[in-house]
Amino acid sequence: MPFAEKGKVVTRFPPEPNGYLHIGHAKAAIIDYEYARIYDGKFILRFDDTNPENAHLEFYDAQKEDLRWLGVEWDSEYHTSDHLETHYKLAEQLIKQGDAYLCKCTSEAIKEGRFNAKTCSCREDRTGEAALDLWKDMLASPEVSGILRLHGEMGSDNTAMRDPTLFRVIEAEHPLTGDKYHVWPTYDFAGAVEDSISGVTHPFRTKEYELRDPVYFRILSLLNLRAPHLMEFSRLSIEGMPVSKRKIKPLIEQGLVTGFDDVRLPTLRGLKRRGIVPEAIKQFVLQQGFSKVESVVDFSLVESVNRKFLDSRVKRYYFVPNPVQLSVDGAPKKTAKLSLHPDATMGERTIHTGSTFFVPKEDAQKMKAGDVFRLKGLYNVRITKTGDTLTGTYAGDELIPETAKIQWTTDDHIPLKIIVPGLIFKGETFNPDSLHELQGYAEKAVSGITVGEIVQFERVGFVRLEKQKKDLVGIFTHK
RNA sequence: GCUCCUGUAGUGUAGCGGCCAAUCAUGUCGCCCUUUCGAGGCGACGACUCGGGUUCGAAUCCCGACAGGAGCACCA
Repeated sequence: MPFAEKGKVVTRFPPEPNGYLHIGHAKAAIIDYEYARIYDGKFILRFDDTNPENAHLEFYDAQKEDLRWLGVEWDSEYHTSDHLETHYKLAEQLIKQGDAYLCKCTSEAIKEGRFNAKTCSCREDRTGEAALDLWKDMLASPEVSGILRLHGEMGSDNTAMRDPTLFRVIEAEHPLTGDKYHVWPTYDFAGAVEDSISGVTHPFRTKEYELRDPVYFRILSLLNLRAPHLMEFSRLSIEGMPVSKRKIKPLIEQGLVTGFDDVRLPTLRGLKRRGIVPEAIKQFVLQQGFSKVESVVDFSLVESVNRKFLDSRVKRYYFVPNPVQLSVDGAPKKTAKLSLHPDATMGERTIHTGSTFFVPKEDAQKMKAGDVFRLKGLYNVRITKTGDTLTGTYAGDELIPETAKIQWTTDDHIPLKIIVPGLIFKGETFNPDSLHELQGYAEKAVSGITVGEIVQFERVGFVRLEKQKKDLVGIFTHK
């Protein structure tokens, strides 16, 4: 990283407290956090709450909770709204210097002026002393309309430089400052000023702000404030998983998803419910690196990283999807002790078996009379009759190589529903077929699993268990 | 429309003038291992968008085309 000195790097993650964090935020937060760590520096969490219409109290804490879950730790935290008085002072300085003016035009007129690179009369009329008076009126009363604009370059090719707005009046109640303030800085002003005065050396932001870099540096230079080393990276998008509130909100309103923690969503809460562990998100993000290349990643990349974390630390159980009954003639009564993990020592569970079993339909359909298979971890069975139910005979305990080993349950089982999430979007439209269900029987021991735990159902996949109403249900993580 | 950014295997990345007939991961296929269709091991497959230029030498620098993304908010 350029200009980075060990011990002197300061980064920051500046979310707006207007919703739950998603994988895109995670990318930013992890990069900020990791760079601070690599360089032995500091990492600041800053809430960019400069629009009281967007900021909501619940999200300050929700976002912190999500960050902690991710394993991101910050050295200090504050709100941009804490510093409004400072922002006002700096604004006044700009006005006095003649570098900002008060514009009274309508937003349509401003838009048009900007599009056509035409200045408005406010630029001459309401600058210097005249602007200062108006600015003070504005601060004093929300009745006074107008915005503070930077004296930029209306002829610039870069439209962001065509006198960007620095402050505007928003009367809404702010979750932290209430009705104390009604003049709020825009992102351009607040972001630049905060990065500088809070000592940030390396602020990262996503590529869509690139055109605003000159605005950022212009503001700081006019204010004679230190300019940090701004850097940009591309947004992270996952195929079929929208990240924007613009797309998710309608789904919630129409009841197409259960909420921001819907298991099909790439919100941190959705991913958590689905059984994606924070370490996997972190490794996935780091693997992506932070280039400026636009990329649309397939969710399977997340899954494969996650699988490796889960495999070594998750217990194994049997779940029989679409169960078919199997009666075994001459079945010996057994007390099977089955290991909870093939190589780690996680203990075992005990199952008493009689002559009735259940096996997956998918396997049952492939069986013919005379076939021999193994009830995994138990003994062999020779099929004698197929049909709606299976009949077989006990065929010995010895392990026969090359025979199918099939998971099973006895009649002492619990019914379990597993929800299988799919891609919630196909191209630009909602995929109504994005949620499937798998019904089956789980071995009895599953009822004793802690809610929220992730297990592997052998030959089925990884599943996170949760309580919905009174029922235990599984969420399919991945194979 | 104008402006800016980006363009390496199916996907994501490393490389940023010679060490690159291009790294790693994922994927697919094959073999080994394993009482899971998981994990692990080994191997194979597969890419520098195109056209000019600079240079003894270009994936790497320059120009152009094309493609993708972004901005043109009193939202961040």
